Amino acid sequence: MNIKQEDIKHRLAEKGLKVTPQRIFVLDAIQSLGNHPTADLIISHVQKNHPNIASGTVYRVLDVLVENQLIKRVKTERDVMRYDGIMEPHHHLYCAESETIRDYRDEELDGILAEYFERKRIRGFNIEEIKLQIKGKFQKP
Amino acid sequence: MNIKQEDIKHRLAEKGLKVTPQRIFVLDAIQSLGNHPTADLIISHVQKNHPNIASGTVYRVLDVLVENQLIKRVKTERDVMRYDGIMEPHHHLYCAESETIRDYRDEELDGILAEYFERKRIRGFNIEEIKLQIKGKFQKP
DNA sequence: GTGGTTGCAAACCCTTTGCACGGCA
DNA sequence: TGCCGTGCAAAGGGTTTGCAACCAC
Repeated sequence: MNIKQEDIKHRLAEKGLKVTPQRIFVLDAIQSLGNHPTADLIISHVQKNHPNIASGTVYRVLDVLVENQLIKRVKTERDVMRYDGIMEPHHHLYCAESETIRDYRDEELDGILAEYFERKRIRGFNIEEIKLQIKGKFQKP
Repeated sequence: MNIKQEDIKHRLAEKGLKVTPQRIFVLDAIQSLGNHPTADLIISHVQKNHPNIASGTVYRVLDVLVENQLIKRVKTERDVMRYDGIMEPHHHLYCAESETIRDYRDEELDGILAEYFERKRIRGFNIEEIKLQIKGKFQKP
């Protein structure tokens, strides 16, 4: 019926994970909330419609999802843990003042980086992922 | 007498900070420890020679030093806070397996990035610092 | 002198965990 | 039936904080 939920179920099953309501609701919350929500936000959002889901469970679900690469953990310098539902490689703009994270994507940049690291290998280190953290300030409107 | 300590005192004074023994010892510890020490490590190192310095004080000193840009905070996905005494721009190799951070510096890379962001400005965002987090694995020897 | 710093210890808060129960294979 | 997943509540552990004493300037 609900296309979004069917998709989530599919993604869980694909990883060989048991499809439980709790996992569905957490993944759904991360997608709905967007913008790198904290565990706290996710918990409130989930509990709004399902008050009987324990916060400990949400934390455990988040761990499972990260381990299975369905979401990512994001941490900034002065912040609690946040979660990111977007698995395609992308970079982050981070504004310390407002504690905000915004995504930044640009294929040209990724190309430039790939070319650079193709050329300059780092001895003794196998690169798996390259992320830019661009610190700065969002201009006030 | 001690050149290193004189230098530290100078750097504190330069920022208009009061030069207290606690601040000197903490800065000294970060430099001696290198390798992005945790607060815990810094506390032990400081307390080894000065057992009467409270851990709460170390945390407060670390905050002051970060605010005044004498050190940086570093956080990884699954880790406690770490501190970095190197203020020149540099990037980080991060190995999740061993929870290790190693510095990576290359002027050519910085040049490439500067050129790219010179060309592509990000609307509504003023860039202050660009950091690469290169995730991967250190090869076993 | 005096306002910023420190020591101490308690509080905080996010996160993890032990345990018994529940549900799906 | 067996086992993973969950709810609950308590513990954990890194970090922060209130307050009185202290000290750098």
